[in-house]
Amino acid sequence: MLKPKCNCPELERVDCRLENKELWDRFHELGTEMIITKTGRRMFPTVRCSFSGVELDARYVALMDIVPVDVKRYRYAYHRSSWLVAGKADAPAPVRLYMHPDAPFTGEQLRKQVVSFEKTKLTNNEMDKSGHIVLNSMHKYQPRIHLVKLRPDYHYNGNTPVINNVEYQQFRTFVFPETQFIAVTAYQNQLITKLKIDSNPFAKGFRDSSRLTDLERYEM
Amino acid sequence: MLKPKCNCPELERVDCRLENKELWDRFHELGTEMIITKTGRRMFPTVRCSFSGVELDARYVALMDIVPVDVKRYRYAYHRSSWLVAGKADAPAPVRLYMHPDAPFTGEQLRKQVVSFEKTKLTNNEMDKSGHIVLNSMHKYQPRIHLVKLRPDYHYNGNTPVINNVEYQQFRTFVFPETQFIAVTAYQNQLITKLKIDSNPFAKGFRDSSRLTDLERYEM
DNA sequence: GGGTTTCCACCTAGGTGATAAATT
DNA sequence: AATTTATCACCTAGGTGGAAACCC
Repeated sequence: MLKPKCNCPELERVDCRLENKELWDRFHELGTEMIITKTGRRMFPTVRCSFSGVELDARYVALMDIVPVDVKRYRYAYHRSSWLVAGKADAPAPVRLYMHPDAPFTGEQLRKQVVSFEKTKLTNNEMDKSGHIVLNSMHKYQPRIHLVKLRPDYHYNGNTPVINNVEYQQFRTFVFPETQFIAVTAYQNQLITKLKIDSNPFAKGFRDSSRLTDLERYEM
Repeated sequence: MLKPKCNCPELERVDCRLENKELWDRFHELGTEMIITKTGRRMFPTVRCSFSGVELDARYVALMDIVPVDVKRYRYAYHRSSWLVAGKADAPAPVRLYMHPDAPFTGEQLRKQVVSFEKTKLTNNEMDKSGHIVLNSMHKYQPRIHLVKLRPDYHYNGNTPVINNVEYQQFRTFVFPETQFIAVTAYQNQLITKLKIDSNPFAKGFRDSSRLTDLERYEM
């Protein structure tokens, strides 16, 4: 279900903005890829969003899930530098709802601060027990953000509201098409690799300026 | 006020255990010192405690504060390797209540997990705006742990219950005398320095085995 | 001189893509 | 042949005490 939904009139007034849209756009133009590993890999770029129109004293939970865009499997044609459809999708793993670790938020907090899903991790391990989001490699996905407005009597487990299915709550879903990506176990498009290296601080060690050739090393 | 207090019969049944008492005892025997800096320094050892006798479905907040043990100022006599009273205490900074960042906890969580105050930081900067605990150097202090039972209608600011004064709440205070220490800007007792180096993983670089003498370096 | 601050080398902890080996 | 896994060097981020400089 890619279409944004909302089952609560008060949430119709809420707006969600993708804070780092420019960066996502640059990846999207090339065809974003996200690495998935057995132990879980962070997404880069991170989904960072801000909310307006929320009620000051209400309490909210922000969640992310990632759903298949189509029922296709893809492969990368190196000689053509493009993605091709390789067949029908594998059986999808059950979609996991990832609750933002700082949730719940008051409306006041949501108005001030950016909600960053930097800790979200992606895995290809269907047996994963760490709560990471399980995806199939070589399949195309769409992240979604859900904002749930908590009822005052909401049942808590410590800080963590028990949200099993957003359908049962007052919620609204936001979808940013520029955050679509293909899950991979190794990067396919070299331009994506380069953009990741140039924009992710943790990959700084692979940037051109910091990688000396043997000759450069010798000349020092 | 060093004496443990409790204003709530249900909390009388609660017990609090200092999980790393053995380590604290080793420091206490030598006279624990804690570094304070302008930007804030973690405590080592950390106060790690577990609670039993809490109600499964109730919600609790754990807090720490650090209060003066006496109205004295101390100095360290190197030639005697001991602490001496150096006069009357300086004017104390207002005691700051440090709420555990993971609070609130359900009783269920408290029964299972250890509450670790590892992120608590100490500072000598009276103007500190980071929420660190402000202490006077060369003064003796006693950390205290407060367990507050939240009323169901408790007013929240996001995850963070607004606790201005434990006196207004249902609370119980726990005091472990072995966690007393003298605040310092530089270690005085060399035995304390050695025990810190040997027991704090972050100080591993100063352990004997990893510190080579010039001779050892030469012989490699 | 006693106490404090600053800067540093050396750690812990964990996020990167490259690479080669393993798998299918 | 295509894809996945394990390991690695190289980062970010930040917690240590040492040592010298700096106060007062």
